[in-house]
Amino acid sequence: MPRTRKEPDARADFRGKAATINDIARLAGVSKKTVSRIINRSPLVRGDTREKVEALMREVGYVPDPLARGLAFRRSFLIGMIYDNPTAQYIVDIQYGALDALRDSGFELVVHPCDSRSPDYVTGVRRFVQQQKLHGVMLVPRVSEDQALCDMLNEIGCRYARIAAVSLDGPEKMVVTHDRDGAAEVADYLQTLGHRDVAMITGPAAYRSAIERTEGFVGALQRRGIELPKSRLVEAGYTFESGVAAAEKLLGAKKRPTAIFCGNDEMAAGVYRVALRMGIQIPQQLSVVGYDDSPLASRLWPPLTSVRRDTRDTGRMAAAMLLQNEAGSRPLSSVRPHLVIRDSCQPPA
Amino acid sequence: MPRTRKEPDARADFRGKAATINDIARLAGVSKKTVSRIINRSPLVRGDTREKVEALMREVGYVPDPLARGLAFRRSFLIGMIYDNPTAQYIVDIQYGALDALRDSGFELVVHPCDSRSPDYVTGVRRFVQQQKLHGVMLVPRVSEDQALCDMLNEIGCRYARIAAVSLDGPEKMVVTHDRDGAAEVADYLQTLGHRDVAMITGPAAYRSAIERTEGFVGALQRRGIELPKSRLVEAGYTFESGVAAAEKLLGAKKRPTAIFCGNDEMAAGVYRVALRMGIQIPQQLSVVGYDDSPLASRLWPPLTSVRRDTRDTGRMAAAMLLQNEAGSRPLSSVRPHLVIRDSCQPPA
DNA sequence: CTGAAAGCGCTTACAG
DNA sequence: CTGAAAGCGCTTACAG
Repeated sequence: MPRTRKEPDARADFRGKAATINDIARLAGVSKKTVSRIINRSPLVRGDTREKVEALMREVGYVPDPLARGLAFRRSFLIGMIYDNPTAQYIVDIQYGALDALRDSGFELVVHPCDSRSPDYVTGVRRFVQQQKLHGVMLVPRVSEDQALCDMLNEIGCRYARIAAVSLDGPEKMVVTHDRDGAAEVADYLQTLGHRDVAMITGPAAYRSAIERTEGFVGALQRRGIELPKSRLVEAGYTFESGVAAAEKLLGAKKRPTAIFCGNDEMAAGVYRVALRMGIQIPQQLSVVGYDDSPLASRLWPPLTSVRRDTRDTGRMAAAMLLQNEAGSRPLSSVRPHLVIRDSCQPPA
Repeated sequence: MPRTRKEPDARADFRGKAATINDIARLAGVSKKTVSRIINRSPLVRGDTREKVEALMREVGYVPDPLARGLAFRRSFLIGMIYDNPTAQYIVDIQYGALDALRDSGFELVVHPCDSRSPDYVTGVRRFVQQQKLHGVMLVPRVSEDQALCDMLNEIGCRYARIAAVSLDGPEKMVVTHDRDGAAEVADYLQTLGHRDVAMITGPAAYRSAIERTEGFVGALQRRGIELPKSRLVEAGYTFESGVAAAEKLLGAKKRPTAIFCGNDEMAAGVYRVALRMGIQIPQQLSVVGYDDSPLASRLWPPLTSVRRDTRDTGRMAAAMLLQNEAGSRPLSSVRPHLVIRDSCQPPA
């Protein structure tokens, strides 16, 4: 005859049903409320009681049921990751980082891509958050830059962590990636190599990252005495194809720049394509720098010098932020980009 | 004075608390059990009762609480996606496809990367499945090929959908990608172009996809009267670097092949790198074909001919499979690869 | 076809 | 520091 429900097995996790809070309470000879206090790390438990119960929980491999806990708490143990349309590598790196932070926390990551151009995407996110009673959400660029979305989240009382190029909110809600600094480092590097006639292919002005990278680059050049004329600044769409079009404009000019900084690696690949077609040698006749340090950067020839972002750390910080108890006065989370020098630049001819 | 709990508001979803099954039951003048039957699409409800209640649910925007439902069902409304280490684009495409299938189903997708080389990864997956009481899991290559993992899942009664190059399980548990056919199409194409001395850089023999692609290629060549000597088959690791090493071996030989088929695009990029270094022109002196049709394929120059897999469809089928009620005798889910011809091949010189 | 009671495994609110 | 009662929002098991 099988064991009855009322005779819990110490190895209950492996055969039959898993142990519940009632089993633990009975076995430990305390009330379930006391067990609950221990699960929730309440200080209102005597040291020896706590130890006895914790030992028992370990022994039987007891883990509280997130569904039951969620129902009682009116909040699940799920973290949502909301994103629009970044590159695959970026999404995956943020996910890995977030999962690093969530490991052994009892929280899980639920992914939620959306289309921020759709008029009712904010409503869609709200439904998602409310129906799942999410514990919090990670906001990845570009949705992280949408103030209307954050207003909605504040209104419904959903905590969130925004990943963005620059601080847009309270420090307890931001992971700042300082794109301005990464772009400035590129400017310094190119100036040091001796480039004076440089150009930039920027991302869409609707992206905060594009603005920051552009201003960081232009500003740092200025500080070093180089003024970038309007014609040397071409806006593109962060895609390969748009990078090709922008490169054609810049490299087809009567006098072409000696170096081009691209707002991301995809557009840098577009510059490579056009340079190849036009017989312009990289880096001998043209220096190129990207941003992202994606896998593509080392697949190109010559390997592309690019700004690396520690995307996994970024994801880790955003998730960790959502696990913290309440605000407190934590410092701003931030992650610094840095230039990875490969073979796509040299002093101008 | 705010509304009390006991006076539900028709727009309860927007102000204060959301409506519950009790609210619906009271407003509709039926028991909560009847509402429950409607939620669960039980046929044991009279048509007019059903319509009345459904109209009311729509009106107040009622959605049953997945936490409460999960607790009562002893099973959550979460689908797990378990994967080891494929490329970022592949993971993201599977996720998008899965989310297509889950949209408006009330189910959500929880991601769970793991390291299948770690000795206790199966235990880790079991903990994940049992603690979250997952409704089912999607198994992506290479974990999808691990019979020990599937045995464990069967043992604990967790439904799963395996994505693999070939059928490894009952049809209600498989999404088959027919890599053999994709590879055969490459062989036919190269033979038609006139190539006789061809080579292949294969993925690791520990991957089912690598075996299928190799056998499909070799077999189709044989059927067309071309026998591939052992020396023309080089095993590599599905990475860029391993592709470089394999290409060096093949292209450094006294007599080099006129065409190389690579088990994936990353390794094809490695062939491009070596060809460039050795001054071998693609496609004039060497034809190259990849597998995956990743974004990389069109970033390379000349654009790479490659086998496309409909990864998003694959993810969609796997998730849809998990939502289906019970087995029944469904046909095998399968997705067909096909060759995308670009500019990396031509007849041999 | 419909419903009243008990229960899923936790926490909150209250009492001591 | 500890506990008994009620409740979170659903479903199951039983009855009619």
